[in-house]
Amino acid sequence: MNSFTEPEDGLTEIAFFDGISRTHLAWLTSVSSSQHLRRGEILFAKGEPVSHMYILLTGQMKLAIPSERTQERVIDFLKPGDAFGECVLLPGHRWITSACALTPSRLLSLSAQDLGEAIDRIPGFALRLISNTSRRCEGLIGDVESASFRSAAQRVAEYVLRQPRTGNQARFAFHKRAIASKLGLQPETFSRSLKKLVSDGLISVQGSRITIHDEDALQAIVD
Amino acid sequence: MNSFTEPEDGLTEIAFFDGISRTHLAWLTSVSSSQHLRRGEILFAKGEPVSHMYILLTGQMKLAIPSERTQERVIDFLKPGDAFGECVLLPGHRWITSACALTPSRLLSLSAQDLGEAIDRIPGFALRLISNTSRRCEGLIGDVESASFRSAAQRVAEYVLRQPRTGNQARFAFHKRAIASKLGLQPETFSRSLKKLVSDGLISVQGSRITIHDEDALQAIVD
DNA sequence: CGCCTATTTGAGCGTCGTCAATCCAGGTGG
DNA sequence: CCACCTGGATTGACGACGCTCAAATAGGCG
Repeated sequence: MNSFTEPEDGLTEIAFFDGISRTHLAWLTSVSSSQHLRRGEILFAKGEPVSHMYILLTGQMKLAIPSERTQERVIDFLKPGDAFGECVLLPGHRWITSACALTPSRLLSLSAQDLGEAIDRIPGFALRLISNTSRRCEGLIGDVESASFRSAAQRVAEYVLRQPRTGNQARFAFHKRAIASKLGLQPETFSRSLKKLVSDGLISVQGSRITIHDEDALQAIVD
Repeated sequence: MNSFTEPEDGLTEIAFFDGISRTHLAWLTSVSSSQHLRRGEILFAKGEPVSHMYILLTGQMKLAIPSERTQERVIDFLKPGDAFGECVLLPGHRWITSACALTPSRLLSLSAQDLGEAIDRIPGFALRLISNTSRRCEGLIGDVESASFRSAAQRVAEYVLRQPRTGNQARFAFHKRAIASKLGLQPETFSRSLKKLVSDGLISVQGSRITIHDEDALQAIVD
């Protein structure tokens, strides 16, 4: 189900493929397949066997650990260029997270065998993949660090500071419930922490819009 | 400072190098360097520039995030065959953890350039490295999952169950303080949780020795 | 415009962290 | 080989931060 109209369709704009020749991209799209997900659609669920790895081309997704008893725990938000599922290399492995599209998404999927070939044939592919996975690892370590050393309000302040800004305006790109989960907080705690930052005059919030009034004080809170 | 007496000295016993030809191992040892660490010695500290990646050959090490205010947070214990520091590939990167030898240790170090060459020349090297990093990622996700969903006693029970056993005997391979930190607990909380498992008759503990009396009940506690 | 879900707000509680003192073990030296 | 000694482990008391449950409000999508 290779649905690309042109072999390297769209791939050149993705950071992950930057610097890889059109020839190699053409080969890659010829062996891999592309899939579309609707908003809310599940790509895989925790516990299922891992058959492919994926590279997100367009859209937003989340990796999360579901729970019957309580809220799911969001592990990461994915953006175009993010690769995930390298664990396809570990034989007989099963997913330890679920993956779900937050917006309509398009992604490229590679079987373990295709992945092996890609690593052999495409110069720089292995390097990019290792860099990608290394970065995810460091992100997780950062999450563990925050969870270990910072209070709820500190984590929220940290998150706000990390958001892309235009002037002193930023926004929450995801539901607050999901952001709270990523920060290891309950929605109520997230809401109250945000409120504290507002009442201290550091930011103001209207829906998903944030105005940052005192970046230095916000930074000072974090550490 | 290449201190190997034979080119591939000792490497063949390490899982990471299993299946890699002696020729390639010889090449690897010719470009890489080997270092020894004494017990307690620091390999690198958080914040320092990353110049090499490492593969632990013998000994035990820990990766941890230090903190002035409170106890350090142990991120992972390392055993022979574990590779770490792939982030050497990310330009201008600095360590986000510290690395410290828990026992006398020997390790192999590779510069970013050597790493790139190793990936190009040695079939399977990239695959092993990706697998290694992927596994570390999954371990971190497991830690986040435990921290999110399980109580202190559940985390301790889970840890006990994971330890290698001979009969119904297991042991703590590290200081309880360090294990507590890995589980995201204070030493006091770890001690009290352990005590609860003992007083419930599931295990008994003498120093670092554990006797498991009821594995099923222990497993039932975890989830 | 109306329903359905997300978010906010409130009240109360429990788990775990903090501080401090005591206990114990393992390593060291006499 | 034994006693000392130092750092790790345990125990106790207490408090706070964040979670849970419940209800009200706001917001977004059809």
